[in-house]
Amino acid sequence: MRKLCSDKPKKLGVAVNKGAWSKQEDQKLIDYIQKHGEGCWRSLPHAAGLRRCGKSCRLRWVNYLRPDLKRGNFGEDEEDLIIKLHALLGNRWSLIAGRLPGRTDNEVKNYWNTHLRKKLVKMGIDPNNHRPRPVKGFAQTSDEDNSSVSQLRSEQEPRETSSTKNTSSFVPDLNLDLTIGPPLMDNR
DNA sequence: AAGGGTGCCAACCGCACTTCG
DNA sequence: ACGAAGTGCGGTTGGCACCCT
Repeated sequence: MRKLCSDKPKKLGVAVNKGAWSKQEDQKLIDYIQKHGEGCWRSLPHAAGLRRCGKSCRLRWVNYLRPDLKRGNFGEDEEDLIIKLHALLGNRWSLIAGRLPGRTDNEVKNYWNTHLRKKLVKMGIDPNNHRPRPVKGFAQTSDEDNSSVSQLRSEQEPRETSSTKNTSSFVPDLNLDLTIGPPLMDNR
């Protein structure tokens, strides 16, 4: 298996910070990327003088520091779009986020898990397959559906395009043109 | 006022995919 | 063609803030 981010310290003899980022760390990262652009994440921390692994830097930049991020509450139109996209794409958060300018996959994922999922449940819709829930409990819910979906997915080639076709097969009547084109540009 | 419960979100982990030598 | 290294993605977790009793 691949070396994990957290394995680095032993190898390099340098302690790697974990957990919340400090303002100084943020600033270092911003400064570095503004000067050199997003490049090799692996070497970035060392070059930028950060005691973080590249992965952590990338995540911090993509999810929090990027200047084009919107942040703040999701609008109703965004909620709608997320729900529709999720019905079509499943948990392809990066694809969904690609359709929402200024939003990140992590943000969309969190918002889905904390707000939209519950919202759908309240409306009597199964958030996993976007079908009306059976009145009597959860007879056929997430597990079965998810497994079939992941099975379908695993049969597809690249992640990006995969579930696009398959999950859409059981999406009800969504009046939305979602031809998958190139992402909105910025994207990572 | 304090303690427990719950929700939210940033960050981490590990797998899958891609690229490169 | 193959293996190692780098990157991206989705799932999960940790910890803080807020609410309720």
